Amino acid sequence: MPPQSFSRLPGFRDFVPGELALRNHVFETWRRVATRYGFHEYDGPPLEPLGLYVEKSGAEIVGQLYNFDDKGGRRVALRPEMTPTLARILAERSRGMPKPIRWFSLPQLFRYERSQRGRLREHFQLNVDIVGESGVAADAEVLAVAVDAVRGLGLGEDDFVARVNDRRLVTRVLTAVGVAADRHADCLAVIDKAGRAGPDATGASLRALGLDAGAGDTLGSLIADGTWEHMKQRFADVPAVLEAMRPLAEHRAILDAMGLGGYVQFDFTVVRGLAYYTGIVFELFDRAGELRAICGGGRYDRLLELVGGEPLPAVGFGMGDVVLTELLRDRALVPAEAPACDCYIVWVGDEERTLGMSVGHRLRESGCRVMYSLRSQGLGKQLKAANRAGAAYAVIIGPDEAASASATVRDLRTGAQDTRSLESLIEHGPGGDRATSLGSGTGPPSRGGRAERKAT
RNA sequence: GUGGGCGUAGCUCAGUCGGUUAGAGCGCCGGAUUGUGGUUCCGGAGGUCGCCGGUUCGAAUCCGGUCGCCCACCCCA
Repeated sequence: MPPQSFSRLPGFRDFVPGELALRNHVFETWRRVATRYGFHEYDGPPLEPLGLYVEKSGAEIVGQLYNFDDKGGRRVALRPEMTPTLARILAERSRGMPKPIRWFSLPQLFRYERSQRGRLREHFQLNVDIVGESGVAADAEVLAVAVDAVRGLGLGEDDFVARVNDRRLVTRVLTAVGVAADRHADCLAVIDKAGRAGPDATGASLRALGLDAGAGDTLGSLIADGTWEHMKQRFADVPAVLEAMRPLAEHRAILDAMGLGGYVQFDFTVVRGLAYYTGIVFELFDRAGELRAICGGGRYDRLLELVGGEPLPAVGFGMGDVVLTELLRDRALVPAEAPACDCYIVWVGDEERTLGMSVGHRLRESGCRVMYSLRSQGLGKQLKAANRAGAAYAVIIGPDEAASASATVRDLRTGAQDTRSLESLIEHGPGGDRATSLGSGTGPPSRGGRAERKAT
């Protein structure tokens, strides 16, 4: 039998060091931002009882579940989203917790769907939720985290926007234009896909729902021009609608005060697909409109109760790594890979090898990242390897140095070199200041920092 | 799940009215260079042309199937 070859499962990713570095960069930014807002990180199992999703999530999610029966006959599924896990955890333990609960997580999620750009069968998400606070300040706070999580990666107002709406407002508008309550869900679906379907198809869909011409025209014009001002004018004499606009006005005022108003835009067509949202909803998109949603979220005040917990209002979002990473690549915001080595030990002949490894190890014990050649090589080869490893210094040990318990330290950037005692080298580090091993490259990424990676 | 496009070296791709040893650039390895790197020059390795089958004297090239990737629908991170 010839050896069998195994390829990666479709929709799954390998993270070789360069790609893992980018993933870690995103994760670190997410954690830094969420922590800055006072959120605590949690996690749960990647495998959950199938019922947790079947009962609560819609048929959409259930059709995409990775599920199977385990050896104990339990029906289980890989988690397709984090919110049910959060709800399950809190249903059990929220009663004793001070409210509001501010939690975030970076779960890997799984959905069996056909993969395409921005959509895989596995992805990581930043999930941020505030549970136990119904005020609109919590909605604004959560959206601010989402915006800052993206801003922290170097993207700005020109790159992305949060489109915001309120489920309650849409309901009031539908009622105001005369749509029967039992038609609301269908209407939401039409509004949701209006941007993709275009005005003609949308008009046809609305007529197919049996809306009269007046209602259809009003909705059509709101979809075509769903600005805040337009809404105010159109419903100036409908108190029910004006009242329903108040939470969003306050929401916007808070974000303006935070200096994030430029990232927020009212959009009547953002209603979001699934059922559990009850109030303000939002999605983050790239401004160019080339990619799928970066992030989606909103208020879900009923969910915890539905899962058997105490009735607690909640608001949160999920932000996926796949689309966001594509956007970073497009905008050249992927930071150059940091070198893994501070100091490369070079020995002239095999006789100096044990001394070199001894010095190298003592430098490592003081925190310096040290590499050296694992086989016999000429000096030129070793320096070449040092250069490629990104080392700032080469420590050269030959017969002369060995005889005098010293080493030649070469600054690989400037080419300057001097000879000093091994004792001094180990005590002060190759840079002479003991600082070479710490604090390198933690600044924010700069544009154009990607392609130049192989400047060597 | 439905429809369309595309699969040639590690990467980006060229090569098809069917023709004998399948190419380039980059990357990788080695040498020039046995006490001094980045440049340059020279050399080398690496391919069952996604896979299976069919047509043919002959298939990377044509046909069928299959798998994978991409795009659209659907929906969403």
